[in-house]
Amino acid sequence: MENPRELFQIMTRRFGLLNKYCCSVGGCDISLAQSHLLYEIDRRHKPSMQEVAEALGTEVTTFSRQVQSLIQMNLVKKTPDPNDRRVYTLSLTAEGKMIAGMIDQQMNDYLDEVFSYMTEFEKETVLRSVKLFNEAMGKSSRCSAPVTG
Amino acid sequence: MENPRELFQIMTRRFGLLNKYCCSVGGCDISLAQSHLLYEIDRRHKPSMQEVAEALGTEVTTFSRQVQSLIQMNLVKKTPDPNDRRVYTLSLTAEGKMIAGMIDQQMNDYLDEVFSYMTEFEKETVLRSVKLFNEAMGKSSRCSAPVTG
DNA sequence: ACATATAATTGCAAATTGCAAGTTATAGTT
DNA sequence: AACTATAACTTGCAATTTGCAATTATATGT
Repeated sequence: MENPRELFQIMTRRFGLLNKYCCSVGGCDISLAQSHLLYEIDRRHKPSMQEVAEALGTEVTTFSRQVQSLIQMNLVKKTPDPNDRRVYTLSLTAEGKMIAGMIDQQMNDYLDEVFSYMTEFEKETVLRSVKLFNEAMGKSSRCSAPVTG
Repeated sequence: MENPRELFQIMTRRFGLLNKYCCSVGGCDISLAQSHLLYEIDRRHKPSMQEVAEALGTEVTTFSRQVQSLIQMNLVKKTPDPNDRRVYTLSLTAEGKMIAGMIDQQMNDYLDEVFSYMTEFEKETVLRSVKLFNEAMGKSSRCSAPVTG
């Protein structure tokens, strides 16, 4: 377990499984992809379709259909952009916000439990580390997909 | 960006995109799922199908077919377990090992680049943090899928 | 006005998945 | 030894998801 990639790979997978698990929370059952979609729309301000698709690393064409199904489920709203009518901006409905909030809550509850196995100092160190790492990734040239954060 | 989940979510997504990107490395083109499969078989000792499927959070039935295609590509080998003939143990072929190795190399190269934006001390802190976090996740009851590490 | 570029959608074929049922092998019971 | 239950893995089939090429509608530049 000296290999840096190994460390991140394991963490990432576990976290991914948790995300999957949190999809069936509070009576609602959505797919992992849908959960990511809700998350990403939630944290941006009226993003365009392309913006979100790119952030998620999804083909726009696939994304378009994913959005359609979330609209049908009444979790997402699509509004034509008055400045450029080719563009649609996305936002969550009240119900969508609720679901996204519940998932977020559940995830943080889980993280809290994980942190309970550490000292407060360790927890702070871990959080600062992740933040630092995210910033460094942002500076790197290789990772083309623009994940703002 | 105070939200712990947010920090991990962003990191995880970026890392996931990188993984995806590293699939088309060295002339070989495999899917993300296949890459995960190679990775997981590589780091275990002659695992059974179930063991790997479970670690990856994939249905065995889906997994079975994924393995089949990797066998066809001559990257994976499936051997009947002499002790229990219901079981098949998985391993990588020479070619599979090579591909897995190249992906791993590429990932670590990328991580090196990311770490180049930090001091040596910060890098060590980050790596220790991830390790610590993985251990804590391992202790936690909630994450049912057994990702050994 | 015209050509070009951009944001999003659609059609269609191919790949991926999930469930139920099937196969083969082990384990436990009488 | 015959009988039942369970476990590991596979297969059939229907449904969902995807990727590519083509299409629509709007915007921009000359």
